[in-house]
Amino acid sequence: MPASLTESQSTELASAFKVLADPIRVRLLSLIAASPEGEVCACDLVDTLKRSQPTISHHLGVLCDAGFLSRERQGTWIWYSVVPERWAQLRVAFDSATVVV
Amino acid sequence: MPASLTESQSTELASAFKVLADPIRVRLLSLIAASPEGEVCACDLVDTLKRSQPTISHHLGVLCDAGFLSRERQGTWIWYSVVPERWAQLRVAFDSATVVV
DNA sequence: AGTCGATATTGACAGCCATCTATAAATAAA
DNA sequence: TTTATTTATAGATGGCTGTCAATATCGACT
Repeated sequence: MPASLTESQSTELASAFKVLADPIRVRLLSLIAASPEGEVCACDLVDTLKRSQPTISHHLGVLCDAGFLSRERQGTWIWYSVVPERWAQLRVAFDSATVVV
Repeated sequence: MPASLTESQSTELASAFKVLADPIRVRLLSLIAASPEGEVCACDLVDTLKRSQPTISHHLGVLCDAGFLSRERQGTWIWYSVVPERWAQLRVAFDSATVVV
């Protein structure tokens, strides 16, 4: 029986969920996580997700700001990869909020 | 290395996150999950969360519609409790979307 | 410098949502 | 039936956000 979350803890957790509360962003994450090299070039994502380039760039920015993705520039291209530590952190928070014994 | 989510899978998962993307709803869930009896009367939640009664009722309705909570009427009062199966289901989807091996 | 391709930013707009007040519905008791 | 209490619904409003077109920025190459 865990203790209930405080107000600030709830706000923080809800903010993380907010980032994931968009189909495009979920798809972006799963595409990057499932890629063989573990990282994906932004240009490929635009074609796959059928959204304009600014929209994809916006969503990638949201995911980066929230710490779920990291970007690395290689010449003209930018490669995105997931940040496992961030996921582990969210998972812990997720469990502490919801697990019922 | 999991396969990437389909469009409909992403939409479904994002919808679940959307439900959890509000501080009040997260707090409601953790309060109910952390209660000794495993269920909580709606009237108590209004006082704790400092929102109007209709607002709390709205959030409880959203959580019930999404399958995260169930409600049981006992006379005048309504008791809410969490639905563990729904959490297990979300956890599986969560992992399949994000786990990086 | 000039050009080209990739990505980010800006500005605008439409739709969604959390919140409130006011009111209704449901239940119990007198 | 009337009254009181608990919960749900309706309607309105302000703020947030996903999306796009247009433009800017950045890096590579000639």
